[in-house]
Amino acid sequence: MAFLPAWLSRGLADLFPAASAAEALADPDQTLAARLAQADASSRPLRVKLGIDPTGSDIHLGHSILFRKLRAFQDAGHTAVLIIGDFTARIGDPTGKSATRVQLSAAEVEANAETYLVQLGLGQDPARALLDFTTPGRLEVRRNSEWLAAMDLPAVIDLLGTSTVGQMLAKEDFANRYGSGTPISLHEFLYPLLQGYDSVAIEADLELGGTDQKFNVAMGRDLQRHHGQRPQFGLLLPILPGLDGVQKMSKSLGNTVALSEAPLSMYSKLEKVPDAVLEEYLTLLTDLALESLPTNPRERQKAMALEVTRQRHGVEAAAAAQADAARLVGGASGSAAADAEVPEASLAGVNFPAKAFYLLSAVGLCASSSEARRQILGGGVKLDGEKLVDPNQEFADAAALQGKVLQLGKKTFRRLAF
RNA sequence: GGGUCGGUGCCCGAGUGGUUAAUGGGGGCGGACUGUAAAUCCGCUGGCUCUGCCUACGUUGGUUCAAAUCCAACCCGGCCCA
Repeated sequence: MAFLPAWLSRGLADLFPAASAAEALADPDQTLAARLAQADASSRPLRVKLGIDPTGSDIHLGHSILFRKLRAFQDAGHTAVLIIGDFTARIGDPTGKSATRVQLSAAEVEANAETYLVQLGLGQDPARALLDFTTPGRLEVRRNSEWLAAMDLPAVIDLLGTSTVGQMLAKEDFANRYGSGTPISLHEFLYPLLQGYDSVAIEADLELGGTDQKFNVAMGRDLQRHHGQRPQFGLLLPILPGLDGVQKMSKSLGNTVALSEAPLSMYSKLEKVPDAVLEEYLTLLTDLALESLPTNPRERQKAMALEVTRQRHGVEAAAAAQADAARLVGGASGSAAADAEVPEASLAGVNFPAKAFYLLSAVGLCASSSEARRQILGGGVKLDGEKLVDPNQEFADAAALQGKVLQLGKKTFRRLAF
């Protein structure tokens, strides 16, 4: 891998076929470095595949590391082929799943796909876009229903014939589920095959994925060979740990930072990632030169948070977020909070006279009024910096509350507005 | 299709007729502490403008003064057999 440029090798978890230097001399075609040189020489950019299943509505930082790498390929002159798995999303990728995924409707999938593209930068300020949507020849967006929806049964049978039950069960997720007696639906076996077939359909030279995609990416190689194509390279990136520092970043685990998240929220989540994962965040989410950063872990956290926020929101908003975060978490007195950029909560839906616990839930700070009651009793609620002690405290009308800052815990603030 | 075991609160998992939102753990939230955190300690962890009232133990119905606990059917799943 010493041949590879830094933009490519930064954060790499796996590359295959990973030929050794000796093999590289024997068959240069087997190394990505050689392939890159070839592409340059012949002015034929590589087709770099990245598939996404539009199963949710938010793209978070965990996904973004793949898009960042894809962008790096674009910037180096290659063609990003972004595959929207509108067809496969309806099966659900079994990877990493302990249970069969719910199947989505075509309409839901399409709606998700649209929001994904917008979050990736379609029609947005190019300076903050994750992908290059504007330079000609750098991006191809394809939906895999283009070729998958048209498959007839003989084609499906041919596809199924390229793999075996044994191979499928060798896949870790399937093996675990089978071993533990968790059900596996037959259609889930189709998923890796269909994803692999995508590589055939677009004639991919290289596929990007998380390390959990190794099986599926390798399947693409098999199928390409089966169809007489030159097999793609597989380039895998680590799975970004979530804010808990342990499990992977995933919306269902609630440990994510969304790309679309407001600057303050983004910054304050990131500035306290566990020390154990800080270096990974720096490597995977930024292009900062690690050795030139301060060594103090707290300072490194802040630098990382600031940079990631800057990428999405620009220099000024990031700096403001940093300042606000310092005020809110540090002092957290009423007046300090008043200076900072605090999200507003509307009192319009509140019926007065309002008791304190009801107010918390009506304004959306707590999920339920019962929870609000508990939070107040637990001493976690402040109004303009003063602790509320009585959940039954009554507020006669909106005028008594307007403009005040309601605080839950250390990090959740709402300015009450009408 | 047959046999058998099982489906409990966010998750795992006790509980097998009787005061009680239902032991315990995890996770989550809040408090103290700290470099924000982590670790540790403490509190909370169904809903409702709530000194009380509602829902809750796969679904529906039944037995009983009384059921998560007994019975029936159905739905879903594991294992074994076909």
